Amino acid sequence: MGAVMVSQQGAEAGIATEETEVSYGLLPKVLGYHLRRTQVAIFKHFAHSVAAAEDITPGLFGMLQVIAANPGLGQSRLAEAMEVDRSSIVKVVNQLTERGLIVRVPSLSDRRSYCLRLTPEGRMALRRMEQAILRHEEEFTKALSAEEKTTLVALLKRLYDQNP
Amino acid sequence: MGAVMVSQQGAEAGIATEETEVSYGLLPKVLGYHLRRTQVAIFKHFAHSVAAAEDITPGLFGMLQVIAANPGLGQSRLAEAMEVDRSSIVKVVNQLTERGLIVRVPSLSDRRSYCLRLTPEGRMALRRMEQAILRHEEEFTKALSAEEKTTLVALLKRLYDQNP
DNA sequence: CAGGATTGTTTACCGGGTAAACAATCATGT
DNA sequence: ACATGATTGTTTACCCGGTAAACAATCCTG
Repeated sequence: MGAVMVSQQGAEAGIATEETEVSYGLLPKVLGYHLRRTQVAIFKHFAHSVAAAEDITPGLFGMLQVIAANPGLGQSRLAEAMEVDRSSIVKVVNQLTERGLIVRVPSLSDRRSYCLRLTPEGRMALRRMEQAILRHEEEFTKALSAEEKTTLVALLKRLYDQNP
Repeated sequence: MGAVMVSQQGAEAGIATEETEVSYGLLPKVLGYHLRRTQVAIFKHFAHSVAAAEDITPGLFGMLQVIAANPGLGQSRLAEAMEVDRSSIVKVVNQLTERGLIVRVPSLSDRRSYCLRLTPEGRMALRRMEQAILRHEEEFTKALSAEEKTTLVALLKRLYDQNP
């Protein structure tokens, strides 16, 4: 058993082409590798649980969340809060307004800028999304104890806080 | 101090538009949020330290790593090891061959498929990249003790192992 | 006022990923 | 022996999220 050769003379053009597991080299020693895999996994889980029901993405939810927490926020402020280019915000705000979740209120004190706010439907939708997302995370992290979750978050936070 | 209003009548079209910090709502309670921020941070750090010197991306390095660890691997096998579509592999393998790091050796036992292997230059380049990446990770995680790094990796691994 | 900064927007672009089709080749059942 | 079906690499067209550069309108400040 193990290392079952697939070609006749056992050497394809060298060594590999087995039926056995593929090796990942030093990848398992690389933190970035585990971060990426975790993020891919949580994204898929999100798509299967949250997105199927609420038609939202992690990014859009984030935007909604900070708009909700900062009523009247301007797009440039939102952009820097999200650490993204101003031009990226435009599409997002368009999507969200087209779906009736937020609204662009012209600023009274600055005729260049808009104040973003949730619509009543936006508030309702956001509440539903929050429930769905909390359930999704609960499910995704069900292998971890409460303490483990908090230490995980704490470790991550220390990493990105110390690397601005 | 604090909550310095920027507009004359203190109410833009509601409440916000302060000079104060923007709130992130429940985002800090969401694991996915911290994961994403960490990954953005490590990616930037990678770009500034590794990519500047070696002209590589995390994705390309991963490919090189598993090709090196599985000499003679076929593209389809590589695709499933990387959990990515076969068609995505083509561009990557093209880039890597154009740069002289790997080579497509026609399989002897299956005229449809190629066996991927590193060139001598590929091996040298990979060794340099490994050094650069290990330094980069060392630097990025310098705020964590050795134990904390291993528990972090262990927690992440448990998450994506339990969520296939 | 003039000059410079800021705001939202458009356009063009890039990177990485998918989905669908395709020709060449293999594998298998009858 | 041969038809059928699966597999391999590839191309093409697409989508998504993001950047960079330019732009008109507006603000701010000397």
